[in-house]
Amino acid sequence: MLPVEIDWSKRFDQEAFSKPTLELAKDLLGAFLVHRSAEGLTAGRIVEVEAYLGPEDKGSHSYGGRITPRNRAMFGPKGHAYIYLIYGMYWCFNVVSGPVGFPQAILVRALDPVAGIDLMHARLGSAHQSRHSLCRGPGKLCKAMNITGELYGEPLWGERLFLVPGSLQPGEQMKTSPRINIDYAGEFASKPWRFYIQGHPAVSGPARLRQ
DNA sequence: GAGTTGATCACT
DNA sequence: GTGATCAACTCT
Repeated sequence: MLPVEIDWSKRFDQEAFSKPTLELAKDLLGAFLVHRSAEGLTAGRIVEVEAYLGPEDKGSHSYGGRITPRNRAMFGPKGHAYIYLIYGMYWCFNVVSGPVGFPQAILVRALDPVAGIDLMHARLGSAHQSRHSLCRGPGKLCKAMNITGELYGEPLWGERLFLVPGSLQPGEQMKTSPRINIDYAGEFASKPWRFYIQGHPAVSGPARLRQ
């Protein structure tokens, strides 16, 4: 059913998160995010991410270099989970990047579900969601994967939450665009720091932002 | 275009 | 400490 096999033995170790953030973001495209929860295992192939580049970036929660209870994970070591609640309802999952004290992160915006699909359906509460819509959008993928604040700061090379390398398949192409929903970020709103697999049915946003 | 609520910030 | 404003979203 899947176009690729996941080699579970080759997960990202902490060293694999050492690249510059924009490079790491491209590495994450095509990789697999896996969560082993008490209810069961869910996993998805990453098809859309956004990079947030630290104190200079007006779109970033670390803008201005302020450390708060919410964003402190961004200032910590690379390869940990930065998870926050948005609009009082939705969790969003990020991979912390950059050295300690350089608060950068990569928001995972969409996955192509590859394991635990029945569990995802159950968590979303509707039997009528198509597979590609289950993890389309940062809030939905956290709900489908049961990623919450409970995993805040979790290292991403452990047993609960981890990443497995994966690359683009023949015929797939990476595209960039401005990031979504950061209109307040001034000149940074137009930086091309969103990366996605062109035309993939699990990518979020309006049609023009998926092609 | 509206809903919905924790986090943040500008004030005491 | 208190109240006002905001928000890296989702569904209609």
